[in-house]
Amino acid sequence: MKIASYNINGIKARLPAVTDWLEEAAPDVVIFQEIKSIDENFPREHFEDMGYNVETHGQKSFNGVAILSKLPLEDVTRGLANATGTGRDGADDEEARYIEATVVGDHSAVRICGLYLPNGNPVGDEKFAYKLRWMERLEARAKELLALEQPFLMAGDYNVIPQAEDAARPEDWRDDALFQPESRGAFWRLQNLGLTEAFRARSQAPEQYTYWDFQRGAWQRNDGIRIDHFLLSPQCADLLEDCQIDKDVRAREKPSDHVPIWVSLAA
DNA sequence: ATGTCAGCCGGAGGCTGA
Repeated sequence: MKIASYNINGIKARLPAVTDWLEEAAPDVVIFQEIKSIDENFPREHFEDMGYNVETHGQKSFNGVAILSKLPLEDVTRGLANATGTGRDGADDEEARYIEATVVGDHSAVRICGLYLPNGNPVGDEKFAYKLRWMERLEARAKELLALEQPFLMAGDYNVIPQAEDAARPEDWRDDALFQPESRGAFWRLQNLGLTEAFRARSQAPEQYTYWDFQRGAWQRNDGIRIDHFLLSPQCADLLEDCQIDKDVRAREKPSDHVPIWVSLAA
């Protein structure tokens, strides 16, 4: 089972690019971030015609996530439960950043958690505190799912640069929310629960990025960062076959600032 | 190099977010 994640930065502007990539990469499942669309305006039928079941969690103008799957999607939930478990409709969950669904493969069912983590800039602002609270809520959800001892993965745009080697110019990110010790620490805490970061489990290669800013010729200078990640539960990590970044997509016409990343599971 | 892009409102281009 091939599962991809792609921050598309607006479905309206990206439909041709996304369609071309989807036809080539042919993932069984793909999670999108930043669809920047309400559910009613998402081109559901376009993707259904390509053989995908479509579940969206959108909002006007910003954010928005979706799961597309060639296999049936079960038990779809939208939003992230807060750390105290009192509900999914709190003030910290107003933005459309999280969706879950179960995909049943030939051998194993996998719970897919698609996420678009808050950017958090500027540091010191309420936005940074919101990012850290969001990561606490994600950790709480990870603990709930781990207790079930089933295959699951949490994937998407984490807006976290895990280590200095995950940035071409780490010194440029020293004061940025994506590279703060608190942001990175929260990301390590997820892994310390027992989640496996799929890309680094497969490769220690340097200069492996998933995002290049539109500004300052970042792509042309390969001034990128690795911020799109797959975290796998132990039962899911046992199924991991491969994890790769579709870097070439960034060089095409009208690209997103992110590129797809995907895992292949024996599921 | 303040050198980009997308979406919104509103009917141009300024604002927001990234």
